[in-house]
Amino acid sequence: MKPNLQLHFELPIVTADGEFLASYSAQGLCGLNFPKTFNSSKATPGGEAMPVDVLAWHVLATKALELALKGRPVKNPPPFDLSVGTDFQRKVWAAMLAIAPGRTQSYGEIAKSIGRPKAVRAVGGACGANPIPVLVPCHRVLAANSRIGGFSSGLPWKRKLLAREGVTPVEV
DNA sequence: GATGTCGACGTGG
DNA sequence: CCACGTCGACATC
Repeated sequence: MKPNLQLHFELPIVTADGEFLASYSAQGLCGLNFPKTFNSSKATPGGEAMPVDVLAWHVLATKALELALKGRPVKNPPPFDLSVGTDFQRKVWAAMLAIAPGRTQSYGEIAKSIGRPKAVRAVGGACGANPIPVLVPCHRVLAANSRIGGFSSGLPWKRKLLAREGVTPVEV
């Protein structure tokens, strides 16, 4: 039998920028993948036990993502499931969520704001480990002095997202 | 002022 | 053990 519902679903979100893949757990949205970095056959086949909650979250996530891609503030985001990840990482992500659209912060400032001023490099690692890019604005984190720095999911995305928020980082 | 090197922090391979 | 989406300090020209 199945003692527990495997509460994990993956649904595509089609946007003007391509097809994203959203992952949901029992707690909410727990992952987001950029277009073409995943196998579309991975999406959860329809039917079966798709909880209503997930569908509702998906609607919210879709709207949230569309707003975020336009560089506008997100109004009604779905709940995020950030239970994955360590305390340190969650602090970093929380700090990033506090960055307003059109604003940026450096890895150093994030590090300072979570009480680990010297753990700058670790912050970089946490950013890279961010399961929900775009919605958790890891792209608004730049290197010191507004340099663009790096981006695991692809530098072009970082530039594009920032450009739509009216931010022009200094190229390295 | 312009460079170059080094140590510090957390996580994962 | 090493490498990273880094920073700031210091040393040396």
